[in-house]
Amino acid sequence: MPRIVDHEERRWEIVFALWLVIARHGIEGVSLRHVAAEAGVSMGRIQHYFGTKDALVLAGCTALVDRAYGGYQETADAAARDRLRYVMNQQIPRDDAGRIGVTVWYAYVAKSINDAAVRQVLAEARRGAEDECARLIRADRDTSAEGALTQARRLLALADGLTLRVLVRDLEPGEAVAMLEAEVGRA
Amino acid sequence: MPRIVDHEERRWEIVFALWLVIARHGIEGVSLRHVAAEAGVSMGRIQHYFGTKDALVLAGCTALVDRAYGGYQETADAAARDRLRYVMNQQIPRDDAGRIGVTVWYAYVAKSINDAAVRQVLAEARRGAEDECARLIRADRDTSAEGALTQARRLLALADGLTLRVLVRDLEPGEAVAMLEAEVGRA
DNA sequence: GGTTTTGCAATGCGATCGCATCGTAACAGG
DNA sequence: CCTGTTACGATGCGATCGCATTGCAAAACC
Repeated sequence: MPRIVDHEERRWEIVFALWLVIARHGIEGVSLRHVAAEAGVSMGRIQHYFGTKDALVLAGCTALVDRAYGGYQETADAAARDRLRYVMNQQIPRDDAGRIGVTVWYAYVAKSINDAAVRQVLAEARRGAEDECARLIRADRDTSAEGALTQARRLLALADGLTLRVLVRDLEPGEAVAMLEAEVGRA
Repeated sequence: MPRIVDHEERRWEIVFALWLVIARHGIEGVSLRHVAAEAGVSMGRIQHYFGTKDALVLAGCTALVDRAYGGYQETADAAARDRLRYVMNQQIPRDDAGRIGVTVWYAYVAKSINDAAVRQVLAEARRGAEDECARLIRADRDTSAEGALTQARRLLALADGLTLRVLVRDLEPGEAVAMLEAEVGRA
């Protein structure tokens, strides 16, 4: 068998280029040619690793979710309250890298409304986040299970809304973080 | 001068068809031919009234904002607290019509990240909503000006996040409304 | 050192796109 | 009736799209 290459590395290069294209031109601006040009590879390579455009876009979505989950897992040895703060603040864009990431994330959120596959990936991630946040809340303070879940949902929904406002520069990152800190601190 | 037609009516028919296409296929699914087919008119007519595709899509955005503002104005003679509740709950999709409207709205929100013209329209609308809500809060209870604005921002951001969750069916409309009512009632 | 299998680059095709252009049917004003 | 203007339907063009196909270079295995 011939030519051993690092498949994961190749796939990652292409997915990263996909994210850049989405961040700059939105999901409507994604074409195999644009992504190939951004990654500095040929269209054929993308076809080889992902098959169709839809499969590529979906892979970009799952990669985004996986990266976020990986970042959260690195906080495993922190206190529950701090982990909760991390989840809330992590998506507020502070620098250009964070802005790119959350821009792509929002693009997928919008796509999920009309795309069943993307919707399923995001729905699973969201339910996971809600359950984990509810767990953190119960670890931090005494609450009923359903009360904690409602709290988690409220905090995450608020974080989403504030993230959007920072994204379109209607709100400063500092203000968003301050509001989230205040809400997390509340009972 | 020839053939007097109701320009506003013609434009409205086309914009409504545009909304249906956006709701069903997302903004990426919008093409002049699709919109023309949905409206039951020719492509030439759309070109005649809107010129380019970008102008059409932007007109759909301003029409959406105008419609929302018109709906709010109809509550002019209600109490401040009730008007505040209206603003918060109005966007939560309860029936199919509401779902279409908010689906289109979210599509524009996502587009605003990469489209300066759409961003400006939505930013203006959002600032107007924030100021108006802050005004309603001060009319309802005793608060400082900046405190009311922060409250308004928090409530609207939460409403956005909850709306999204209802839209992707992660949350029941009733739960979203209940959470918003609770927050509006809070100091 | 052939053989075979993998990893891709290149190319071609049919569909679809936005938009410019052209032609004309309808109708108000003279 | 005639003329001029408006409102549009029809058509065509060049660009771009996703994807299938083809061909070949590189390298593990005999």
